[in-house]
Amino acid sequence: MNQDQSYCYPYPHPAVTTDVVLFTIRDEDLQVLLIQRANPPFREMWALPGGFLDMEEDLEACAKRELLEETGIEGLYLEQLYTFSTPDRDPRERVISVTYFALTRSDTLQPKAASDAQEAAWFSLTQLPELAFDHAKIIQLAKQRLLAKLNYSTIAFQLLPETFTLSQLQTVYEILLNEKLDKRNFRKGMQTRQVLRETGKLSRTGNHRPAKTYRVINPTRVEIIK
Amino acid sequence: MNQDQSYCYPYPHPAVTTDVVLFTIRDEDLQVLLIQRANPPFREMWALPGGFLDMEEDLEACAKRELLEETGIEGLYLEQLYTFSTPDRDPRERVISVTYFALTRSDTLQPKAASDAQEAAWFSLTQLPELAFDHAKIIQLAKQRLLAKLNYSTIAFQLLPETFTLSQLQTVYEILLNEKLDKRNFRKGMQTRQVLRETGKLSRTGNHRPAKTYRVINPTRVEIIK
DNA sequence: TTATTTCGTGTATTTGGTACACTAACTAGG
DNA sequence: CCTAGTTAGTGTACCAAATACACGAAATAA
Repeated sequence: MNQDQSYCYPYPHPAVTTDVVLFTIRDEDLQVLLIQRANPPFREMWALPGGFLDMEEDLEACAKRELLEETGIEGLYLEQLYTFSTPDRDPRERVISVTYFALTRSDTLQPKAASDAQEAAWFSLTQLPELAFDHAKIIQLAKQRLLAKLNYSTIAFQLLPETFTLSQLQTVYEILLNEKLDKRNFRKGMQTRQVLRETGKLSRTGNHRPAKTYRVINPTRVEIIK
Repeated sequence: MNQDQSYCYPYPHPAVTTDVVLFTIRDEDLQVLLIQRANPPFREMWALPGGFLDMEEDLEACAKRELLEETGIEGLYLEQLYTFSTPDRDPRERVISVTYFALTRSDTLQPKAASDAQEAAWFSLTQLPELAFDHAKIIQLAKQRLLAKLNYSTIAFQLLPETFTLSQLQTVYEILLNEKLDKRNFRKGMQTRQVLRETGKLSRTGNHRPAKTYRVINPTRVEIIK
């Protein structure tokens, strides 16, 4: 077969990539980070950030590295989502994609294009452009997983800064669930879960009563509640 | 590099395998199917059934094929679990393992060794032998996932024959949860879920009152309840 | 007919979720 | 400094779901 290439195996091997669905909340909307492809296939089309696995790194490291390379973003919540393997999902060769979903607070980051991304930008989930490969399907699955975890984990806190008000937190839930929630019930529910601690400081914004601010008791871990 | 091998790529590619954690309930115990490896590495050691991905099949087809080849088992519930990628998890070369977990009723099958398995056998989760690769970790994760799904899906029904009594069903739950359940509450809960239908037939075994038998309303799908 | 075994059922209590409206605290503007 | 405007913060009544708990019914075997 192809004897002038460099890495040879007795049996055929697929290529392995990671793709990352990074969510944030911006402009009162759930948004996802996309990059515009600088190279074929699907050149100039929008796609999830991601890339080929290096031989020395594991998949999670690969996902983090690609996010950093293509967008400059790091230090976020990352969780393996699903592995996609339809034989013809990449026109170049057989590619297995191990997908991750990630969350970040919207305030800290400014995506910037780099490496093989021409451009990186946030898109509202309701206004996605046409996407390369099977990436539209991957985003749908990621959203489904995020929503499924909302009510029995502390995952939503990953979308907020370190300290926040209960109203901000409620807004996050309302955006994700796409429905209004009752203020008293929401607050009572949060009390029951015992995952928040008052900071003692107040948030003074606008011409109205200031709000107490809170932080998550265990900020590093996304806990499964109940 | 290695020019006398057949499949060559401009960049290094990992090998991709599937491994399957197949659970059943036998002897009042949660058991897992293992095969004894016929070839190195870890020759003669027990391991999960699985093997390398073919280029024309997707991962789920691979998992099914390997189960069939190595154990003769088919037609069961199968769900993707997690993808393992520690760089040195296989001493031969870089191997990515996409793992699945599967459930089957204990009555229909007799595992038999075949292809590169010397032998296939059921092991109680509490008495596992030393396992090849990182397979012990994979089994632990599969069990965790199974337990997490117990209370909000119909997954447990996959461990019973087509028709069964409520006592049999309760026993399955008790084995999985490792605790006694209250009979009346268990039955009331099943009624609320509306996933069972009476067959109209009775199960007559032993010197005692016969039990009504039931079947799942939607036998093909594992439904998420609530 | 009696002993033994498993099957099948109801009620009272607790707990978690939902529906619902007003006062408190601040700012801006007159 | 008073008023209007805005968001923060709180309690109670009701309903649904989960829990604790005990005994008669239906079969077989001796």
